[in-house]
Amino acid sequence: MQKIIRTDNVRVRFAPSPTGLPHIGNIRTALFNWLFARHHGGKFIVRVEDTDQDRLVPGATDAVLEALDWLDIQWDEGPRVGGPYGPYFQSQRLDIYQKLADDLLDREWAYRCYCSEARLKDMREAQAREKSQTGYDRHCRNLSKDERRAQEAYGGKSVIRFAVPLSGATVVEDLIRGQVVWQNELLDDFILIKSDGFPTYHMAVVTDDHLMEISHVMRAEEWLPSTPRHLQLHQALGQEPPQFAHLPMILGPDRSKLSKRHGATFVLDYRDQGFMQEALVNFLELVGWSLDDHTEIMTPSTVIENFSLERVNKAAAIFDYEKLTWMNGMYIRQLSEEDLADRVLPILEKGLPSEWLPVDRGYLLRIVPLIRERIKLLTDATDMTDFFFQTDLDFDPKRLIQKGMDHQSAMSALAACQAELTNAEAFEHEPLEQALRAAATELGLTHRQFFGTLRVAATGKDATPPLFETMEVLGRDRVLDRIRQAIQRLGDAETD
RNA sequence: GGCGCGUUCGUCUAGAGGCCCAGGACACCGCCCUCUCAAGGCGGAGAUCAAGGGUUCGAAUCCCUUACGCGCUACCA
Repeated sequence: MQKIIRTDNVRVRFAPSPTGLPHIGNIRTALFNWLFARHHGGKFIVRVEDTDQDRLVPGATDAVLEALDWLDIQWDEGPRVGGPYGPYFQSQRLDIYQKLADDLLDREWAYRCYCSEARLKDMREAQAREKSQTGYDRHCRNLSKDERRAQEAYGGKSVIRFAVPLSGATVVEDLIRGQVVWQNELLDDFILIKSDGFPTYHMAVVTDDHLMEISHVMRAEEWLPSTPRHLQLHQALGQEPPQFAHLPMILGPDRSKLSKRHGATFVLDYRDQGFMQEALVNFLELVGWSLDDHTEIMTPSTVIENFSLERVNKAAAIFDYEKLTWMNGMYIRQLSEEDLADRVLPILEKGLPSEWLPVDRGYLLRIVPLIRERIKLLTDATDMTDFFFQTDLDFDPKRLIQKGMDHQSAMSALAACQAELTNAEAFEHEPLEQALRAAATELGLTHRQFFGTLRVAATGKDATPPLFETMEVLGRDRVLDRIRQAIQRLGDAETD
């Protein structure tokens, strides 16, 4: 029987743990939760799961929020914005977990465990050696009253473990995967409260999902195996569990879980690399979900309107950097000149040598249409436009001599250009092109050769935006100056 | 080892019994356009739908088995 998806009072959450920088997988999970909330007119909540004091990374929470900000994924409750279900940092809710755990202790749904780490380690090694079932052996679950008293009197460290039912089965109706069943005898007595007084993920997540009235838990598939624990805990606490949906994982090119070792995995790195926020979001929406059989470029509102868990895939997906790059190019081409200029300006200011700065926005505005369909990453703009800002070109004069030409013909070509450009009435690309085409024919050079020489002289490069538009933007003085210098250098090269 | 999930072109995917000897996109190749580089247009190659058994008049779609991949198996999340 297919479970009906709740659509009223939708409250979903993104629950990052600040133990590292936010990566692609985390953010895709956040995105899907956000889309689901927006589609159903519900709330999207951010809750920081900072229960692991040893692995806390300073600044990680800020990085997560910054990534969400960058991608324009707004949260309705959580850090910075607050909300009626706070606090939204689990480290500030310790008393809540402790109280619930004590309650479980009283009702014998939980027990104190005094096992040392050494004992647990030995136990695990023995289990591995004997290839028997892994998991806690319930040593402390079976302690007598006296033994327990003795342990308490001794005053050593202890943890609180959940007493999992020894028989029966736990069933989840996953909204994406369907029914999944686990035999309870295979679950072990997991820890609720660690010896430092902090809850484990399981304790905290179950408590807060209930207290914050989370309606759907949407998380990566790696959490599926811990779902029966959560269901059991909800039941022990007398709570109605939320609905679950386990999202397919995002894998690296080697098909293993995406991680640092796959290189660019941190979301903010993509911003630095020149990806547009809109493109990354669009791309991520398409890993694990599709609108139909052909639509790929979609506005956020289109996706929100059409998002549904029924169209979420079950199979894990490999992160395709090439396709993301293509999509980024598509987005760049859709940008207005103003918008592109605004996005490229800070990149140039950062990437160009300081002596060529500052970049004049008006000048940039004239350059931008020439590069718009030639860059895939915003950062490509630096290499593509540097000659517009460069004060002195630097190139091997031999490159002025195009294929099939010799020193003399290159010299004549440059002289002809010099004459034409000096005499041109309007320094605009159309008349320039006409005049120069004629000049090429007169010299008996192909356009490829003639314009090739001029291109190197005017830009120092072999591949540039269209030559005539480029020269128009550079302006007569600068182009003539560069040609003069090219002639000079070509002459010097001969005498060498 | 145990448990769980998954399996359609290299990659992202469409497909919910006949519309599919499988459609779209990225990447790749060719042609066109062309002053270079792109963009764009057109075309091509690329999947015996993991394999094998069923069910059915008919299966990528339903069932079973196997294989492979991945995840979990911490006082990490």
